Amino acid sequence: MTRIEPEFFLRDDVIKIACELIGCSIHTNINGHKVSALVTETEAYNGVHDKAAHSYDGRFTERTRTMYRPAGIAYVYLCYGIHHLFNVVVGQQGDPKAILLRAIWPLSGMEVMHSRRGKELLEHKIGSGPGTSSEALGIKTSHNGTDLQGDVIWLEERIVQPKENDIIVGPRIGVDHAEEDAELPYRFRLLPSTTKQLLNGALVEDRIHGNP
DNA sequence: CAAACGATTTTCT
DNA sequence: GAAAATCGTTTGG
Repeated sequence: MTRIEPEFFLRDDVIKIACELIGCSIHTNINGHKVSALVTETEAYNGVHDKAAHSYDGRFTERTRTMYRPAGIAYVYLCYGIHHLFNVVVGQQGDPKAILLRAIWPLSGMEVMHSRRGKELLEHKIGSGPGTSSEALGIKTSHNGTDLQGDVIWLEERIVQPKENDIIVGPRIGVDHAEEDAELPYRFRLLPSTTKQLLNGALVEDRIHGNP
């Protein structure tokens, strides 16, 4: 499979990139544990003009510093004191845009994911939210700033090709405070049934049992 | 320096 | 449906 290059993330249209990431795969190699999963849900955070973004109105703090760094690195922050939320920084350096990974579908490394999550969960429950996705992948705030061209966390090009109608577009979750921007259609997702269809037959078995 | 709070998840009623 | 868990970041005095 082909790794996604920095140019992909360097573009300005964070909304488009968030949509294009659906169907790509995310890979981690952490503490000797290799894991991979399909990206099934993302949210775009559109920089300084987006009231839902940490970087709204140019806010530059110790935490948001990462969003101003070059495209193609990880922005990981702690949410509610418990959850390590993983984002990809996109756009021109200094233009603080990011995409939140909100859900994944496991492809390989099921046992590792199960042990990290503490249970033998069904496939659609392994990474059914941004916090659980990071947990399954082993991503923590210590990975903040990680270059996605390295060998710890990376993304690869689409392994399934969703049709336009396969991707459900709607408002983002948990951003009610963002006034009019709370309703923007910046959330993209595949339903579990659609995901299963796209990953059908032998391919699924291969991936779940660890073949690249 | 104190206090409030959050791009969430799980559990309990 | 309500509430707890839990802590770094942010903001205000």
